[in-house]
Amino acid sequence: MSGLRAQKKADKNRRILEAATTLFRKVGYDSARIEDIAEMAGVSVGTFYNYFKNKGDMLMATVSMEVEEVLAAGDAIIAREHEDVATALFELIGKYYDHSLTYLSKEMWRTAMSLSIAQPETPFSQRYTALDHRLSKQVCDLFEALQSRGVVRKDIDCTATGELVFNNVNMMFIEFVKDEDMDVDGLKQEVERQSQPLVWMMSAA
Amino acid sequence: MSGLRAQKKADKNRRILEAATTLFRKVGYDSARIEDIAEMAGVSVGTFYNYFKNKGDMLMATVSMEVEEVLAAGDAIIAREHEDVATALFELIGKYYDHSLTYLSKEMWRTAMSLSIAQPETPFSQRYTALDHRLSKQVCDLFEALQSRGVVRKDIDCTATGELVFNNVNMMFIEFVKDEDMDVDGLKQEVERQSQPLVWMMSAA
DNA sequence: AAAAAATATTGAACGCGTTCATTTTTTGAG
DNA sequence: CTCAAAAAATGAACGCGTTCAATATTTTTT
Repeated sequence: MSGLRAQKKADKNRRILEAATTLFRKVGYDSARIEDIAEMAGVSVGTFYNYFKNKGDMLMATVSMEVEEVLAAGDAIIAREHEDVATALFELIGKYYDHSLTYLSKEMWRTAMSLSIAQPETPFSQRYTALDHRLSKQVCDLFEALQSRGVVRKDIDCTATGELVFNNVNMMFIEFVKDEDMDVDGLKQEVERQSQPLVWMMSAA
Repeated sequence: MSGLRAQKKADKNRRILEAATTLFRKVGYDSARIEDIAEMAGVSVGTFYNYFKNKGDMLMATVSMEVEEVLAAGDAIIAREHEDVATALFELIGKYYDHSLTYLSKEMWRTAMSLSIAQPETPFSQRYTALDHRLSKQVCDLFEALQSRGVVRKDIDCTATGELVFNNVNMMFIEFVKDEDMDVDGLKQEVERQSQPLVWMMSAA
């Protein structure tokens, strides 16, 4: 039985992750102490650190799952045909926002963003940034798809415009998670208002 | 001599602030320990906390100074006449970026941003957010000034467009401070490229 | 000027994330 | 089965931001 060690390891990994996400959601990221997570997972504090580099690493697993799912959903949206730019873009953005609180709370998002800014050289930050870039690219891809179907004007720089729009989407998402009183609908409304002039201008005549 | 206490207080305030900014610049924000700051200022750790709510509070004084100055410079730019949208906008944005590292290092910016996201309910975050909004408003103001002078098309929503552009400016600034290798010129180039299509479209015929 | 009240200073102690020397468990060779 | 080497688990200890009860200083009262 040489797989004993590997099996135990996988089991503990799962138990720790489970305990962490449970506690993060129940008492919040900050109040969930490593000691508590370790205890709930039935291991010692030291063992926790054998399995995860640090507390923030636990978040990245969740962030990653969240963004991967939304990227897949986004690809499906891009593949479909769309009447106009507004419909297509706001469906994509709406999907991003609607999905955002599935696995993560606002507090967890804040922590993840905060960490990715504070320590840019860590693997955490680099993974976070890479996900951001893939989302940004997806908006560019949408514009390009629309352009090739004649929905977007031919003389538009889809990359420049896509990045501009996504950076606004992202910045507004930061405002959203900073404000416990703001709901997803309010967020969508704001972003639609801000993007409207650009969308109108880039639409084919 | 009833002003003795007040004078001592002002003196200590100054000494602590001086020690903190000196150390932040010399060894970085994270490595500057409260104990060191207190020692350099000739007070105890406890006294430090009598004068400042926490370590982050020391940063806000600097961030505030930085942004206030750049806002004033921005107003001066808006007051002047401009040939076209691109010149005006990129002069304003250029000013923001050029000024940004005068008092703060990239690391200090990262810490400030990180704090403002992580703990949105604190005075720190609220002051930071308020400064951001004033900057955003300034870009809107520039567009409105240009519009009233016939440089920007009459049918443009200056608020929506200004917010969109500023959020891109801000998000790119985050990327800038996250990347120690990126210089101000590179940052400006990127933002100009991203903003170009929008600027072109909003320009009066 | 002495006592009382108000205010400021202090540093030891606390909380929590993280590390690391030590101990325990698992593995595979003889 | 035995045992030495490898891998994993452990929890006490550390670093640093922050707090707070005790102490010291300044101001006000009488």
